[in-house]
Amino acid sequence: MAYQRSPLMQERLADNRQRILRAARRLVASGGFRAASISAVAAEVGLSTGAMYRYFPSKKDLFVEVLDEAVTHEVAILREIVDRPVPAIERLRAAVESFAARALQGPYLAYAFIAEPTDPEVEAARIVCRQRFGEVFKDVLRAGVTSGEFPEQSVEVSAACIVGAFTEALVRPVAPSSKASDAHALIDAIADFCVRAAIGNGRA
Amino acid sequence: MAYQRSPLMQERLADNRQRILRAARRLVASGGFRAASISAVAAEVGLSTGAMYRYFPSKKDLFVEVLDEAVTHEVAILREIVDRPVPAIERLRAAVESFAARALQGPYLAYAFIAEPTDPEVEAARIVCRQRFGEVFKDVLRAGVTSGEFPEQSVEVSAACIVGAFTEALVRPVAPSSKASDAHALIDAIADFCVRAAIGNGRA
DNA sequence: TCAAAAAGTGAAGTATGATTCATAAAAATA
DNA sequence: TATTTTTATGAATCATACTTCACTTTTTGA
Repeated sequence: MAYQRSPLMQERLADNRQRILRAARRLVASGGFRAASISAVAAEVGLSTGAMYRYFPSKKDLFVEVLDEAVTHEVAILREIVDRPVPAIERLRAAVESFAARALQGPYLAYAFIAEPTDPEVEAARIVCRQRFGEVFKDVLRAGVTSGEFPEQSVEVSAACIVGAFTEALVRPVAPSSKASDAHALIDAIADFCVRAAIGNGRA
Repeated sequence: MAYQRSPLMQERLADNRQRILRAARRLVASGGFRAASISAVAAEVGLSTGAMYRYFPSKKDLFVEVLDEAVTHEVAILREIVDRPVPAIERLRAAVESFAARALQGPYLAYAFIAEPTDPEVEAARIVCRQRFGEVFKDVLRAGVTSGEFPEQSVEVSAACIVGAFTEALVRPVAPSSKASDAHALIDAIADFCVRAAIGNGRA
C-alpha cells in the first residue's frame, strides 16, 4: 500500500537537511570551499557520503543553497540598518561596521561568497549575491546623494568599491597583524575609510 | 664526451621558458587558474605536457613565477608613479587609474594574484604580492598624511581597502554593464572613490 | 655520417574528490 | 511480527588534472 513518511521522520529529515547546510557553511567559513568537500560535510554531520545525495542532488546545489541562505541572512541585517530613519552617513557607517564585525568571525565565509571561484553554477549564484549586497549599499549612497550629505558620484561603482574595500581589508589584511584585541580598531578604520569615500571633501 | 648546449639551443630553451610563462599568464588572465592547466599551457605553447617538466619542476613553481613576474612588473609601474614629485593626491589618483586601466584588459589576472585561492605554496606567494601592492599605496598615503593633504588614518587599513576597492570594482562590477566605451568612466569613478576615501572632508 | 646526450612525446600512473550503486538497516503498514 | 518501502552505508566508479616514464626525435661533437 501507499506508505507515507511519519511526521517524526519528516522532521528528522528536515533536521538533517538543516544540519547539512549548517555544517557546509561552517566548513566554508573556516577554510573556504576547499575545506568543504562532500565527505568532510558528511563527516561533520555524521552521515555517509551517499546519504548526502538524498538531500541535495549535487555538490553544486548544496553550495548554491548555502550561499543563498548566508546572503539572505546578511542582507536582511544590512537592510534593517539601511532603512533606519537617521542620516545616510550614520546608516552607511553602521552597515559597514555590522558586516565587518560578523565577517571577522569567519573571514572565509565573507570571502567565499564574495570572491572564491568554484563551478560556473555556484559562480552564477555568487554574482547574484554580490548584486544583492551592492543594492543595499547603493540605496544608502543614493539616499545620501539625494539628501546632499554625499557629493555626486557613481553610486554603482562606489557600492562595488565599498564591498571590495571591506572584503579585502577583512579577508586578508595586507598586514595580517590583527589579533582579536584590535578587531575593533580594524572595524573602525574600515568604516572610516568607507565613510570618507562616500563623503569626500564635501564637493569632490 | 662532455656535450654542451650550443648558444642557439640555449636561446631556444630560454625562449620556450619565456613562452611558457607568457602563455600561463595569458590563460590566467583570461580565465583564472582554473583555465590554466598544465595541458592547456602546453597546448598554447605547442609543447607536450611532459616537456613542461623540463622547464618547471611542478605546476606550483610555474605559477609562483608567473605571479612574481606579473607583480614585479606591476609594482614597478606603480612605484614609478608613486615616486613622482607631485602632490600625493595626484600620485594616488594616477596610481589607481594606471592599475585599473591595465587590470581592465585582463580582469582575471588582477583577480588571480589578488584573490583566487590555489595551493598553499602559490598562496604564500600571493600573500607576498598583496603586501607588495599594499606597500606602494601605503607609501603614498603616508606621504599625504605627512604633508597634510590627507587626514590621520590607518594607512595600513586604507591601503588594503584601496586595493580591495578597485579589485572588486574592476574584476566583477556589481552591475556588469561596462562596455569598452565606458571603461574610462569606470576608471574615473574608481579613482574618484579612492581619492575621496583618502582625503575625507579635510578632517574626517 | 655516426654515436652519445639532450629534448620532446604522449600514454600510463597517481591523486583527489564527486557520484553511483548494491546492499543493509530502519520505519511504516497490516 | 512479516512485508514493503524508505533511508543509510561505504566501497566502487568516474572525472579531472598533475606527474612520470619508456620511447622517439633532435642536437652535438668527432
